[in-house]
Amino acid sequence: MGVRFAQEFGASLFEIETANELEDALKNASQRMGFDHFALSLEARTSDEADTQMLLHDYPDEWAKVYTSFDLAGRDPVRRACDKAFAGFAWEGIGQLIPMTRGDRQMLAVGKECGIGDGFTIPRHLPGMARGTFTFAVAPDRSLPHQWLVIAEYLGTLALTCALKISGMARPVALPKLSDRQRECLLWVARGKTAAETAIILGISTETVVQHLKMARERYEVHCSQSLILAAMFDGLIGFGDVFKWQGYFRG
Amino acid sequence: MGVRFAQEFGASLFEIETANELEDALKNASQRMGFDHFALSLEARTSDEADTQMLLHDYPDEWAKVYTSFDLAGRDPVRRACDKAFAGFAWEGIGQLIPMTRGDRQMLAVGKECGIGDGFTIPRHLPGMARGTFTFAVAPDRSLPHQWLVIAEYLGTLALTCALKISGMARPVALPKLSDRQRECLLWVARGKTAAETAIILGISTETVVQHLKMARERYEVHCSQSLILAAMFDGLIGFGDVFKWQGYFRG
DNA sequence: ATCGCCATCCCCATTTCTTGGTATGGCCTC
DNA sequence: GAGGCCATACCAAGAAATGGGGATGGCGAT
Repeated sequence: MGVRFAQEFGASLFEIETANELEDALKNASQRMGFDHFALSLEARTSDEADTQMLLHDYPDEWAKVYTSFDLAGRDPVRRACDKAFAGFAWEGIGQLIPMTRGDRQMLAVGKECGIGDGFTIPRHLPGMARGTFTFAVAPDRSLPHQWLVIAEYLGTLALTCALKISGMARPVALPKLSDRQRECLLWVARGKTAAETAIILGISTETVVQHLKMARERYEVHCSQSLILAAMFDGLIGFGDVFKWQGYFRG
Repeated sequence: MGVRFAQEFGASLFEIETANELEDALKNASQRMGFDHFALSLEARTSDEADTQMLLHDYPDEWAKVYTSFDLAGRDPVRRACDKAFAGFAWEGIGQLIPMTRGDRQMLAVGKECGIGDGFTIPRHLPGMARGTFTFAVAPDRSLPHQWLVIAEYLGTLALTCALKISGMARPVALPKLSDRQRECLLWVARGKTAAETAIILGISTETVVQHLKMARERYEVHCSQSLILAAMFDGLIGFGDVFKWQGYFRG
């Protein structure tokens, strides 16, 4: 049920360019899927002056007021569960992800009093770059539309992707600035190897490795390897996956 | 199309208890969805010293051999793109996520020669805990079954959840914790400052800065500042926003 | 066929990092 | 008050990185 809807809505998300447009689209979509509310939260670490935060939702004012004024975010069990799950989860089953304290249950109860019943939250992380959640919720007297959760998982992810793009993270892709060999040397340095070790690994002279790194630093106009690594990582030229656990790893 | 299939298959995943069972189920499911191959890769940081890795796939032997013997993991553009996307992505459009070098394109070409055409990879991260990817792939002469990608996104995520459960590493690892001062010093080093410069900025002795960094390296059990920076960034202790906003680094 | 880029190799001087120590005083907890 | 952690400061030796010179050959494009 609803794959066509997901595809159409997903395609429409690619056209969206402002937070307001996104908010309207999400409100519309969540209700068409049988949810009463949605909430999108995104914290992105950008190159701009400050980290970008985006919060779009159509929760009842009362709940939003309570949540912010009592600073509930810090003890929200839903937020805690977000660090434990790859997939979206229903709040009902949150106890399987994290231990629930009395305060946690109380908090969900307060939500119910404010018009938020059960919810389905999709957590997404990009290490070092962004963290976001998308929640679909229903009123206290209703239950989650289980037949839509598959679609919800997909659309929540796309909505976060869209939000990330809007918040300025998705720059037009920069042209590759390093040669393959330069990148290779950089990678080994990022993995903690010295130039001498890298030289042995690549079967070339230490001086050559040093030279490649020298050129790479010039390209990026930085004067130390730390900045080079971070700049290359920021540009997507290398990634955490390349650096950690490269041994025996596999595409997939 | 296929929401019922997704729900049924998803439910069956919860019964699975061994990697072999999971592999069989995934092979079956991926083919029923019109894919030729699948690959699941999961890495988790556990509390014990040995991080757990899981790799399930039905790629052609030739590709697996080439991939491991030539250590292609370090230059795989697919893996790099995984650090940039919340949602699953088709390899065809990978250039929109990261800059593609000549070597990158060549690598995809080699894949084709080994029987791997286009693919759809779903990246998932749990900061400080686990990272995984799920890939659906088709043979070179075929194209991705686009009507199934919504379902694929869902099932890939569930498969990773299942893999995480199987490998018994759902428990979190205690992240190495740095003191405030240690983190502060690390941050300035990540920003490209030397220990001496950092000392001036913080108004303390160079030796003290060196000492803080020394302790921080010990906590993370790494022996160089590059690894320290990357590890701290992977854990979310520092982020790109922390680093770049201070040096006015701007690109794109 | 000249130009630009790439990969490879070499030298040197200087700075910086890494690693091994030691030491003081403050703060908090058991 | 003893033990732990933290922040501070210092010394010394050796390894490594950085920045400045060079040089060769290959490869592709104009």
